[in-house]
Amino acid sequence: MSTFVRGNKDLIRAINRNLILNTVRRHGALSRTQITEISRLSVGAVSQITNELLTDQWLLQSGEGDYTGGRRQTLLRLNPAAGCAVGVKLMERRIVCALTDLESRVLRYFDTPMPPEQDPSLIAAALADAVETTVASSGVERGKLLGIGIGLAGVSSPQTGVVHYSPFFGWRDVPLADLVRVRLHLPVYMENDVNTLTLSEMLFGAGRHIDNFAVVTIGRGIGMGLVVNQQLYQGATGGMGELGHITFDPAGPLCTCGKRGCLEAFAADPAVIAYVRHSRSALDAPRTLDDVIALANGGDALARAALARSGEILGIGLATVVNLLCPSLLIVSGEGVTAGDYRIAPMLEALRTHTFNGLLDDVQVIVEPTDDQAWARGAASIVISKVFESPLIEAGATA
Amino acid sequence: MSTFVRGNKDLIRAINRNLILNTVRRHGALSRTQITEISRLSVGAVSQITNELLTDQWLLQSGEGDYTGGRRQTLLRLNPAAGCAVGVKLMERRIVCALTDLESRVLRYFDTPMPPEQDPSLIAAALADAVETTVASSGVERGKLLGIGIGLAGVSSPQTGVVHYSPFFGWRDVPLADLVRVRLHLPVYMENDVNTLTLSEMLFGAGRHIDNFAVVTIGRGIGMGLVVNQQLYQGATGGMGELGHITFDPAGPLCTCGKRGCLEAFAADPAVIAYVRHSRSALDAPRTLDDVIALANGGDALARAALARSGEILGIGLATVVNLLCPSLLIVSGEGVTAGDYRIAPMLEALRTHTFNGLLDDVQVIVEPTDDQAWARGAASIVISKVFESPLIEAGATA
DNA sequence: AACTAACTTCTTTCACTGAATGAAATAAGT
DNA sequence: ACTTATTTCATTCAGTGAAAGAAGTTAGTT
Repeated sequence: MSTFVRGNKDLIRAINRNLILNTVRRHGALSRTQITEISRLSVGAVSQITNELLTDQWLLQSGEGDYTGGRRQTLLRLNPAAGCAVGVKLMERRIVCALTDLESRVLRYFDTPMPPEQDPSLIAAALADAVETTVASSGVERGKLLGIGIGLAGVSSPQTGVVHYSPFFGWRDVPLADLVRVRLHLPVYMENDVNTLTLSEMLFGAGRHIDNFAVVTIGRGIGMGLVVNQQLYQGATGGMGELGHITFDPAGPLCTCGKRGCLEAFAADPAVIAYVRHSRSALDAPRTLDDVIALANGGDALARAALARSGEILGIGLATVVNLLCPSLLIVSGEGVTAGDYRIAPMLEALRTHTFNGLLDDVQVIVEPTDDQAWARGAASIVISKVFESPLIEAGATA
Repeated sequence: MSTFVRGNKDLIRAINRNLILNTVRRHGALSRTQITEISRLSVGAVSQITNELLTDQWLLQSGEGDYTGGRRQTLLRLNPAAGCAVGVKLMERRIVCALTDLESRVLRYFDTPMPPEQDPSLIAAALADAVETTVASSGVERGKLLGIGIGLAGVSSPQTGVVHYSPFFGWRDVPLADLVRVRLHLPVYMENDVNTLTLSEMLFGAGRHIDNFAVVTIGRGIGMGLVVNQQLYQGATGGMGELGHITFDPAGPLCTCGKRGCLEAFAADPAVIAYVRHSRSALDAPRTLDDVIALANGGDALARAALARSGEILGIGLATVVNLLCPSLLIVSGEGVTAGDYRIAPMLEALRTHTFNGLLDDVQVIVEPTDDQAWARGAASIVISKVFESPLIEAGATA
């Protein structure tokens, strides 16, 4: 139930401050005159607000413009150091933190193991410690920290900050955001891990300035993130994007989730590895996807077939996404896309074959691998995105 | 590329006018004091704006409130006759028009056949004529007409008003909205037909006040409409919701779209009918879905099996929607849901079976049939929704 | 029964605030 | 002298909230 916004002077100011901030963020260094033209605000308003933003250190002077016949323009740009955020990727046995500035540049990266622990408050404490260590060792003022973003696998609600289900820790309805917040006294945002990556693409990656796009991750599982009207789609309760668990064949093998014939059970990395292992002696059986790729590169027909079949089925899954949602951009990412042409070429081929009637013509497809740092950076960008979010959108933080 | 909004006094006024209008629309008859409480606006602002809306005839006085110890409240309510809209469902051989008031009540319904014509400008002319006839015969002032909404099958772009592909007329990139607009001199909005129904559900049906939901229509084809954050999702180019053309079995039969194994080729009404016809003499072979249902009711095992199989596959399609998008509500509609328990029960069963891990717990499922009037009413509600839309959202009309 | 005073609540009025606006003034260069 | 960038400033107007005004009921009095 979205609440309506009430209009008053404060709102106007907030809108225009935000407008100028975003204008500068988008276009880089701009003069006040250029801001006036782009934002369509009056010169007076731009003058007053930019000077306010300069005193608040949100903007910086950055040299002068070219000579165009009169007084030179004073160029203004965003101060990336005006604030920072820590993004956390929480995994089964590791906590990965990334401290970024406003432009999402990683200033400090911190990767620490975690004891095999399941108790929510102990994990929250470990997480808060990792964040404090990251900040302390970075040299950045603690006061500049705008908030924390946490990304973790499973189903969680960003609105309430509750983890409804975590496959790693076996949690049910754990208020993780609250547990961390009371330790750090900062706004804490939480997201599905795929969504953090999606946000990162939306803000700083290929999805910049694109209204509607989808991110599909391939690895141990298959996930999906969705951007709709420049906003991250979060489903009703945060549970969404279970692309890996759509039914591919109702008569197929049992999946880890208990259902039969999930896409994941056919086409995710473990399925590919298992497929090759079955017909091999225990000695030279592949243990990781990289092993399979090595075999395929070495000419192994079975490994090539396994990768090709996985690719084809993934392509059908991607086609389902395109048919249902028709995004302008489809980003395929995750550890699994390193598998090279043996997997990716059949995937793109199947995507084309199974997409409805010319729908793909307007869809750009990008394949790119990721690493842990990208995920953590994405988690940090949740916080950054809130900072630049229009005041018209209700803030959904646990602040 | 969404443009940012600039804040000024006009915007404030527009926001608050809209806020009050929507407050009254939601809550029914309200006094100024009550509006003040709900909208959190100051008494002064409410007084001024409501009086402005009264002079503009957008609001009406509607009696007095109960005695609460002092002066009685003057109740205000929305004037449903402040404006009206015509919704058009454009079909292969018929034009169906519905003239509705602001509360989406149908004031006039007009159904007229169309010659087997394909030329865009002739069809646009016929459409404009049908609209004029509808308005003239309704007795409503022409000046009250706020706009036209057109719903038609195929792929069209609401932003530009261009029909990219129409299965009925074989069109490619026809600027239908423009063709109609120059004849009527009114804003013309266009949508996929399923989206018009979705909008109708969002504004006046089961989807009222629900942020995220999906509408799936079953009939000759299988379509889907999506509401995200209280907004209709329109994909990148308007082409979306092709649930009927996701691949169910890559080795399946050829679909009308040219692909193999589409959901539609397995589970839409024509597939059910064909399935039963094959094993019957030409004489008592069913020609419509109703024939099949009659056979099933009469005890025919084959008809029952055909319906059950169709239902099961539909259920898998619905599960795909839930797995990917996790809406709070799923509305199943269209002519095909009249098929009763032989089809619907297996469908719901399959939906449950193929949905990921408790994701369905929070999803409400509603099955309800529709008729042509509902579609046309939905098309009209596009216009109505624009009228009440927040001024913060860029209007995407061909106005 | 008629009238009045007291009281309560709803609605309007009005002085005030502050943000955008745009013209004019000022600054800063060639 | 000229051009362009930026600031200043009087003006406008929407929201704010206190106070005034309007409109009703109740209780007490005549």
